[in-house]
Amino acid sequence: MFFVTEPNTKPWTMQQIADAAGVSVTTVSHTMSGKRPVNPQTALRIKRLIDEFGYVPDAGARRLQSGRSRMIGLAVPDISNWYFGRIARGAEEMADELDYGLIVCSTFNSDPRREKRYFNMVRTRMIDGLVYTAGREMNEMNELEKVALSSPVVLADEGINRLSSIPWVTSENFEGGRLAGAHVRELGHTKAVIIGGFAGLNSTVERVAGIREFFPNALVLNGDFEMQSGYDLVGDLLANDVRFTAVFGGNDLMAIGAIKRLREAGLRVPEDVTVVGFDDVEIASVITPALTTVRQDVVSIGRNSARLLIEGLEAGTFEGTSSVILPVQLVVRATSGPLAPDPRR
Amino acid sequence: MFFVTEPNTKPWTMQQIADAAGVSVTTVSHTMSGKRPVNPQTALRIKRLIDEFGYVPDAGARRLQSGRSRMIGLAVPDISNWYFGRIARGAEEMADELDYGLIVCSTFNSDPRREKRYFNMVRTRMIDGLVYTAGREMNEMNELEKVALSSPVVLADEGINRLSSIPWVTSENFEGGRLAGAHVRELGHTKAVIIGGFAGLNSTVERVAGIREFFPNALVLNGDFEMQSGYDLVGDLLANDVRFTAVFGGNDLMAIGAIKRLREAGLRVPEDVTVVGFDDVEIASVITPALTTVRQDVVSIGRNSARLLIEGLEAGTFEGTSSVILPVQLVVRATSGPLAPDPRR
DNA sequence: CTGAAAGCGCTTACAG
DNA sequence: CTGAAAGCGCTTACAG
Repeated sequence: MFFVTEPNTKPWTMQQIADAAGVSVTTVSHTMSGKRPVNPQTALRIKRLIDEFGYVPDAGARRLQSGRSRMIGLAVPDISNWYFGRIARGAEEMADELDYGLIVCSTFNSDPRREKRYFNMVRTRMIDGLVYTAGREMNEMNELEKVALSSPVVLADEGINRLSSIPWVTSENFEGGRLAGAHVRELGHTKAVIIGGFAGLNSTVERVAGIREFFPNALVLNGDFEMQSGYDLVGDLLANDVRFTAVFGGNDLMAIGAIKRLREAGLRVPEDVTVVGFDDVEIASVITPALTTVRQDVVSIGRNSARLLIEGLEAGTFEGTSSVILPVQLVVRATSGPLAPDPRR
Repeated sequence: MFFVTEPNTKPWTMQQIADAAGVSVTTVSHTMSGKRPVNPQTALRIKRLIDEFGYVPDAGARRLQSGRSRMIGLAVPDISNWYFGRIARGAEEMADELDYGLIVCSTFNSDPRREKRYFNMVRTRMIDGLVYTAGREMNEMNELEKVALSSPVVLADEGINRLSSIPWVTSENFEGGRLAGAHVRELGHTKAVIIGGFAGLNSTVERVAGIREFFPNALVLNGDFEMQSGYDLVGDLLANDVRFTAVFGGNDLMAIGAIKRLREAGLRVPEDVTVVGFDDVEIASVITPALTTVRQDVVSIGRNSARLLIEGLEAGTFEGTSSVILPVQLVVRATSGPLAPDPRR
């Protein structure tokens, strides 16, 4: 039987191991850490007992002494979201490689109560530092600033201008916008609309700016990165008789939602309307027609964020740590093309 | 400036608050916990200082005394996977509602080193209990059994027969298979193939058994729940001239991969081949044709797992805790239909 | 090569 | 209404 019948099994303590081995806790401690020579015979005996008992030192007590938990945190708006899942994956990989544990926490789109809880994990020294990923916007960051004063914090995905001394990791969003814009412009389009992500995010602002290098007057509507918002925003455009032959999605999901809505309106993609996404999610190459998009390496954002954080942690400072901007890549597939003649137009 | 310039800021201690307030730590402690009356004047003064200093009690020290961290863990094979992301989301919601913190950890498909790390988080009392989600199979579970002996563990998504005393939460997988099987059988199909998930998982076994109630001789191939494996397995079937008019996917992704491969072979869905998935992911209703599938409430699996765990934790035992089996639902869309006449057949 | 003891930052009987 | 002190389970100077 399991926990059912032995609910209050106390874990073994180092003292108990010491008693069983007939030595002091000092010697047990040093046997485990290897920080001081121990008689091989004694060491062997102790190790055997540790194995036999299944003894594991208490993490809290250990931390109380060393001041380090070798755990870092990752705060994301919603862990069930594909995008943040990829970031988490990358951060975990890197943390693992550097022998740190990673604790992932959802802020449920920046719910202040939740955020506070995670910030407190740093404050209470449960974790040594935090990778923070913004949800809707990066303005009301007073709490984060406070935490960053005394503890290492790295921003993943979104930089904050005001907090320029906090290292951050992001993709070349502006360049991504430019690539998409140039591509669509070359195809001969002149009337484009942008259905972007949250307006408060730097990434959104930058992507829009990049696109507008080629479509200076492009209408910008903001959604929430979900498929439904792409669908709805295109619906609004159509309902208002806005003329356009190209749509830039804030991400792939919004682009896919847009395609769905366009089709329902009897418009063909790409013959009548060109659609371009951002991210290059797995499904982008599977849908028909396959989605033209700007690929960013989201896992790498996670990896680099964790790396910067842990490096700063070990160095004791972010002095000399520089932020990371990751390259993006245009992936031309089938949702973009030159305008085809349409009898109805 | 931030962490850059003040790397070694020590956090405030309760003693410092006590000194500043001219009281003992005892009084500060009781002011915070409310476990003993404190002079209102004094209490106010202390609270002000706590606010002013931004004091937060050390989590490790606290735990050392109380024996409780009010943190639970969730071990999943891969957090970047949609499915486990949903489970994590649900578990986090519930933990939050019950005032617990949730720590999510990827085992990277049951990498023993990683698993050990997370099991140790329970052993070292960093977390009070663990929700465990299996990756490929549920057989080599010796480590998990050991942990479950002394600490509360709940299995999400997969039960283990041998470990029947560990509570688990899962969907009605057998019933889901039956629903899908009955539906396709009613459409008049007689030759079906099953491209299932990992063979070592109970969920896979049960779904297959359900389908086979209606297609007793259906061929079963096993994949890994990824789109590519659905694509590849259908490729194998076609290359071997296996005759079938219906495909059951181990999940939606495999079904979508299957559809892609069928199309490339010139087969129409559903006119030539009916395809049914499992899960009902968001994209299922967006692809063309929209996917017929069995919907399961994955977030609910996460919610219930966390609930069972925390209830057991507070009760000090799983005595009387019963496992949870969540209902599923057939969602008929456009990838399933009666066989259409085909000149080539 | 080894141990007694101080101390990390809290909580909580015990005493007043 | 309040405080001195023991103790949670470790690590690490200090002493031998």
